[in-house]
Amino acid sequence: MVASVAVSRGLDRDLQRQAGLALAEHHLLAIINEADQQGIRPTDLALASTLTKSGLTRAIDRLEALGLVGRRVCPTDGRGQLLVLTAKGRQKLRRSAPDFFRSVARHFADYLTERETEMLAAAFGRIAAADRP
Amino acid sequence: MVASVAVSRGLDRDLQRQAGLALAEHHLLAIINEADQQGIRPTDLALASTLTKSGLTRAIDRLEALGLVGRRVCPTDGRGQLLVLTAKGRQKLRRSAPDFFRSVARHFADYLTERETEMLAAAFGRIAAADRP
DNA sequence: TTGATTTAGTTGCTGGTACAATCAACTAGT
DNA sequence: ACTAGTTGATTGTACCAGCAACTAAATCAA
Repeated sequence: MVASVAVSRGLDRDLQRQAGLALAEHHLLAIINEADQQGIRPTDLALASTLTKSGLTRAIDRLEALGLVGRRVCPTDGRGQLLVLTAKGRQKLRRSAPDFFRSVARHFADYLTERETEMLAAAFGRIAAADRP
Repeated sequence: MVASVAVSRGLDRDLQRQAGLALAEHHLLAIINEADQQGIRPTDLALASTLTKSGLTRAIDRLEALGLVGRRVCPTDGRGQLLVLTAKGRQKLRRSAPDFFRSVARHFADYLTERETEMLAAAFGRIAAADRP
């Protein structure tokens, strides 16, 4: 707990300073970016991220106000939406990537051997896949 | 990030239901309990926990209001305090332990092999020891 | 078709946390 | 002993997140 909170806070502070984004917000951009070209549904994004649907709504409101994310109506479901990155959002992500990778290295990855990194990825991947409400 | 948030939330919900405490609060009780008999200084507790000094002040206020923690004046430093568990606090911790261990197993430990558990403890211990502001 | 149920997303509210400023007490240098 | 600077803890403020209740759209049954 102590380690994971320390890492989160370290990344959050660096990111806030370097890109003006919270870690959770940057994470949302990254997930949307890796999703299908046509966009991702909010419910799916909530599941893939660390936020609930409620928290996601406000976070997307903020990112939309910043011009980084767009909401499109979903063609196959009138209730739904498709979230996409704007050009500005993609640029923001691309520009912040080098600093972010350095930050991850400094706060986290540099402390791990290659063997540990692999094991951790496997173990935490298992947990993330299983333990969701 | 996703895994660690999922685990924290799982523990938090279980603990809230079973003991009426937040995970961070339970964690504070545990740290105080393991500290020196005479008590622990708030600044040290903040460092050993996941809270800042500011957050700690309010958390201790709550735990004190619940009668689980006591504040003693520090004999060697008039500014300082010594935080101790009350009898009720020790009882609360003892009573909630079995449920809490089950919860940790269910949300976290059961997903790990013994080898992974050891590696993780070593790696995260290293991070927690190093990456503190 | 129509009524009942489920699902997608939003909103009112509350509570917890951090940051920065503040107050009080300790320490050091003259 | 007195002042300057530091450190321990608290408080004002703002923000973010979750829960539960809500609206609207889709799905299902008869």
